[in-house]
Amino acid sequence: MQFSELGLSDKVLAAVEAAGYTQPTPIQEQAIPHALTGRDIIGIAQTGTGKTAGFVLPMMTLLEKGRARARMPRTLILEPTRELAAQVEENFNKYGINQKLTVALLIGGVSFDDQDRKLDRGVDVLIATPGRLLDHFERGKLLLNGVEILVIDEADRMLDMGFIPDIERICKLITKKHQTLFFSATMPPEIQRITDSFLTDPVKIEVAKPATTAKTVAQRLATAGVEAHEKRDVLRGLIRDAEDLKNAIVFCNRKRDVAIVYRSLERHGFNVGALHGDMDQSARMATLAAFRKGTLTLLVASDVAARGLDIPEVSHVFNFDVPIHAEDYVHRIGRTGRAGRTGTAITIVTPDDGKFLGAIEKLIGEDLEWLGDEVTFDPEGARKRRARGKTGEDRERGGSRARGRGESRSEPRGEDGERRPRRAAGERPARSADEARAPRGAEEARPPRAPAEPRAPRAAAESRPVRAGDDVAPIRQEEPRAPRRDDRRDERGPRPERGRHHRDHDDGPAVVGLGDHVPAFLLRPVRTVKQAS
DNA sequence: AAAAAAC
Repeated sequence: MQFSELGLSDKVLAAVEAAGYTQPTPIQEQAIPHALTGRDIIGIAQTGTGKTAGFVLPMMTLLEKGRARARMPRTLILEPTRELAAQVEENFNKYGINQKLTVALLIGGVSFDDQDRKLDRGVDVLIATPGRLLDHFERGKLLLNGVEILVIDEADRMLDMGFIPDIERICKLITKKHQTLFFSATMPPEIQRITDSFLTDPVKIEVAKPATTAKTVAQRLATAGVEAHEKRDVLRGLIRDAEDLKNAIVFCNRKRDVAIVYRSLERHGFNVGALHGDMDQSARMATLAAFRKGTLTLLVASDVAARGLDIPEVSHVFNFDVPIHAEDYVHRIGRTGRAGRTGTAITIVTPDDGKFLGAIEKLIGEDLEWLGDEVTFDPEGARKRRARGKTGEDRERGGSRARGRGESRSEPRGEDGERRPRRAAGERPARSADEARAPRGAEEARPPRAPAEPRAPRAAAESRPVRAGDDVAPIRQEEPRAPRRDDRRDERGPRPERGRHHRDHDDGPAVVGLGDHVPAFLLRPVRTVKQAS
């Protein structure tokens, strides 16, 4: 089967050819003809199956007829994360070279102005994360009743992230008869319910998982002690010893550990960036762009980067932590070994991780091979450490506080700093002592940093100064902000329907009586009888 | 044992 047989327009076909593709993937082959006839589609497909082009290409063909009106987007694509939304936008740029479609990206963490301006001019394609989309809607900047095609991508992930009420609300806002293209890797009952109520006579398309990871990714386990510094030590060894390391993603379970591991690698002279959801959006984008481009060799990331991100040619994945949910393991190692290339995934395992490793091996249906000695699992010790609520990192920090500077004292100039490690792929020569002492002008010019995690202030917020030739924004946490009502959402259960009666935005006359000061007790969540008992 | 997403 060739792309030319699917019914795409000449302009779209030319762009596909220019991008170097001739053969559609199975999901593209099945979805595109149905999408072009205007039918609703349920696509059951993982990322990495070519799903994005499966909806982007027919949408572009269909959009050739007609024109966008101000504030009334013609199509809407919903994505669970900002990075995925940006990635879809790139697809429209790549395949839209022969068209003049207007595309707008509505995601959080960036200014409203540009987004507002684009909406006012009229957009053919709106790509959004649910929160920012609804925000624009509530501010009256956006009308959804002109939407001709709605795409809901990664629906099961949206479910995991608690977006389903938002999705339902958005679906209800689109009053005009429209086509819906719905994608999900799995179909749990909650997702089935959505498709039952919002799709009309859908075609169901299911494609096999992309080639089993075992075929293209060599998976190994490495032993480490429970203490965080031991794990960092093992990680450095793995990176140095890695064969053919072009670039690598290092996954951590927690954002604070992303920051800590990033700093540790940075101090040891590696060319490294970090990515997690508490970083400001420009840093997230710049880091990802640099990693894609190859300017950054190592990327330390939370699971924000585990699913869906298309970064070709990642040669290695290191799991600094064993993922708590076995499916996340599959997503993480799926970042390497893509497009028929080979990859290596190495997971650092401590005596505490027996349960989680067992779940992973059960899920993938094989026992993973150890590099060197197997770890001796210690379920009892793991239970105790958990009960005490202390991780290795906490204890280490408690002890090092006397030294004043956390890990900075022990790591680069400790015993292992004396024997300068040989350089490996992804490693830069360490800065000279003079450089290290040099005044950090660029850093001082930055606004004060606010750590997201109060117990790890240095590790979360610090970064190296920006140097000439850098095109990576420094890692910086978002500015502190006053607590919002929605921050307590999890304690209260589902958030209330956002309607005109909620004064989320100051768009009416000010309330007279309380003045500016709202007493703290009014902001506390309402305690119901059930919660109190 | 987590992460993600709106000012």
